[in-house]
Amino acid sequence: MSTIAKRELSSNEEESELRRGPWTLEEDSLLIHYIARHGEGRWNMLAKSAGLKRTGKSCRLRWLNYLKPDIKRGNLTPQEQLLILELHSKWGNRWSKIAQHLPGRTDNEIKNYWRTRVQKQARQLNIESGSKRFIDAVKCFWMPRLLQKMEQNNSPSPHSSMSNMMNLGNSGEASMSSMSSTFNIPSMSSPSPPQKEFIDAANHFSTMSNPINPSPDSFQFSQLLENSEYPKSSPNVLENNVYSYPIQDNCYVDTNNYGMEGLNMDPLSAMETCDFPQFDFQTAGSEWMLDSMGDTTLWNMDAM
DNA sequence: AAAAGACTCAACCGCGGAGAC
DNA sequence: CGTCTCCGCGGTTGAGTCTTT
Repeated sequence: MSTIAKRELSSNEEESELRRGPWTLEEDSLLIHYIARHGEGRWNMLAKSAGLKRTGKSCRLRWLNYLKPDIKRGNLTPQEQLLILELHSKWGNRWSKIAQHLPGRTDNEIKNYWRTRVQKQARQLNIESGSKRFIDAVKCFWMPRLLQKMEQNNSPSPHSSMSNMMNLGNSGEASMSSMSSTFNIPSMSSPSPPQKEFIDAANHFSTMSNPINPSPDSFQFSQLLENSEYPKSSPNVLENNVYSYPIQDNCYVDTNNYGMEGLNMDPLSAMETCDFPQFDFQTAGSEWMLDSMGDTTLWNMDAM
């Protein structure tokens, strides 16, 4: 153990017996009320002052990953998944940096998503998740499939959670501009508008998915910004990160399944739209995808 | 119905950087 | 300069839950 770790451990042990493990409702309430009155930061002092028998680290983590009012819950949308794939290809495992571009999502959540979903796909395909082949696979199959899913979600449905999140206002006649996309937003906080990187990435892969003959109806995310009535106001942060924080059930579950499990890629469209020659699956062996891949798998032999 | 295995995700750990002294 | 403390990040763990057999 490092000297720093020893120092921190010993200083912590001296103070009191520190609680570990899952947080209780009382602890959550203490933390929420304290931050509502005094703001966040100075975590060690905060932990003491709030009367929590927790380390400052633990308080910070609990707040940032769970209690903070603008935390978004529910499955990642195809748009968010797309953005994660794009940003990860740029920055690698820089989770906090990636999270900065997904409002309401935490680095922990994105990290978990990557480990449990993306790396699982890589394992099933017998590809190294950081390898060029995997990146190619993501770009050729996964991203177009997500885009397709996004387009499918375009058709307005009163039961779609997508229709609950972001009202675009002018639902015009163009296929994509009629899209009614949404963001899961906790009722006590104001949402953030779509990020520019998100729109750039989506536009980029929208074009990429049909590079030869881009459709005039291709989905342009810039429309979202231009047409959106999405609130531009800030969340209910008063000042110095002090929050106006009504205590209430912090539960907002997206009933739609936006996980990859729910996606249903059309192999033909994938083949048509992929810049395929650079992608050599042969090296993985002929049985690499013959295992019984259930619904949780994005790709199959048909898609090849 | 029960056991085993797989999966999810909140929480913890170790490390390094920044700033104060 | 060196030391100390705090903070934030990425990696890892493990309890709880879900699915399969």
